[in-house]
Amino acid sequence: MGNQEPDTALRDGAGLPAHERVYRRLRTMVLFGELEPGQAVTIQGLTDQLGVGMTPVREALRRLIAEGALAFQDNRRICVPVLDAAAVEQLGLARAALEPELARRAATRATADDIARLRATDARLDRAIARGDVAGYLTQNHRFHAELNAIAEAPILTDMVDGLWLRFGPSLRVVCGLFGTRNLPDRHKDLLAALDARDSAAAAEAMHQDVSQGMAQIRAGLE
Amino acid sequence: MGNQEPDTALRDGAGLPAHERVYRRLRTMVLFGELEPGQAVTIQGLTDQLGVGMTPVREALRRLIAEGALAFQDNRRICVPVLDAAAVEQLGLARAALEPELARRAATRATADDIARLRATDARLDRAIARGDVAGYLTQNHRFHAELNAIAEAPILTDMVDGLWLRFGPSLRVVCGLFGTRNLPDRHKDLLAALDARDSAAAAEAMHQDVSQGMAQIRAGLE
DNA sequence: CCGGAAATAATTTGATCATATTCTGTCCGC
DNA sequence: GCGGACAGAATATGATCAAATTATTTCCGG
Repeated sequence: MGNQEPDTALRDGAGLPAHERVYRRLRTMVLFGELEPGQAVTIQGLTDQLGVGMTPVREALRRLIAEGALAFQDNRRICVPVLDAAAVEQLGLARAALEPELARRAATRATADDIARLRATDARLDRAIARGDVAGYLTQNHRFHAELNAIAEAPILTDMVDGLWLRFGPSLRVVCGLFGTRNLPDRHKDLLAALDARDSAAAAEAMHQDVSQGMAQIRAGLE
Repeated sequence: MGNQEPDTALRDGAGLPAHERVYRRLRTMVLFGELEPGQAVTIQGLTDQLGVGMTPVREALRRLIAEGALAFQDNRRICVPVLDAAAVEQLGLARAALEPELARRAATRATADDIARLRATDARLDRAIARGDVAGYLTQNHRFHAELNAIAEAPILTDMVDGLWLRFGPSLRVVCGLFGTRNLPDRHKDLLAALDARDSAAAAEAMHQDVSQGMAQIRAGLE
């Protein structure tokens, strides 16, 4: 994550294969809800829009489908999945099972610099909420959790959690679009305090609360 | 799962897209350790071996890479991942977090027919162990867990667990190849008893034990 | 004259694209 | 309302280009 490549290389992915660029682009769009649930995604549309051939597009789509970020329609059309209550429940269970473990590990490994970085991200998050900036909230909230997970040094668990975030990203955006940034409680302050104290149990508990509240918000927003 | 298609359609996948057939074929090979950890997988080798073009092969590989069944080498080569101790630990944590929940759900939903089917699979599993049949052990053990997960009716959790099995499949095969089918304890009898009694807590506990023992076996086998 | 390291040539493999084929869903005519 | 033609979209192939690994050759030092 925190490597020294210039921003340009991170932003446009120069030098990376086309299928990787397409994948990252689409992944970001799904993660931050730039595609809404149920929206159709066509291969030819993407080839025209992104100016690449269909092979890289097909590969990126297969990858996103495998991660649950996109879904096959009954026919072979591809669309952004629409979550039902059962799906949200399972995503919440999985998050509640995995993310506290990552927080627990992060608490034993976090350096002072790590915690300072998290606190800075959390401050940006609070500002976005105060500003009513939905896109900023989604970005900074994700960044906070991603930075925390990176500290835990558990790449397999982190990948699994990333996949979960990808699944509820579009729905989270819809809910935030409905209700704005009001009523978006989080347990980041408890979590940061637990990291300061190197208290693994408290960190796990704070994360469990954060996940439960977040998923309850989504479930409530979908009626 | 238990649909009425003829066996031929299930076996050779007639009528399915080529990329789907390639995917299923490779997935089965990884799951049951027919490819060993570290083994290289080349696109052109598969096109020749399977008699299909490179586009379907590429898509199947992307999908398997996204699921963690295969991995990118530092260069753009593709190979079966080699697990280290940290990876096995994370896989064990994830399994211990998710599979007991599936067992819990299965206990509340299993019909008498479901339990009878599981018991039949477990009997085949025991016979394979007694016979020293490694391939049969791997097949029936996976079938037992897959049937149980299907009963739980939680497709998202089941998909996540399937991905985990895919990751340790090759290593499990290596361990079984070293030690044969001796010392392969499982908690399936406890689990079946819990299902008979509709005891969710006992089912979850039995599954937790089963997972812990299985992953300990793998970790021990990898020295 | 022999052995080994560096450089280069050849082969293998991956990435991309343009094109052809197949399938699905729709729309028009009967 | 039904059936066939049409349009759009996904699937699949082979050709082409680029990158990397391997094999070979060459050159220098001993």
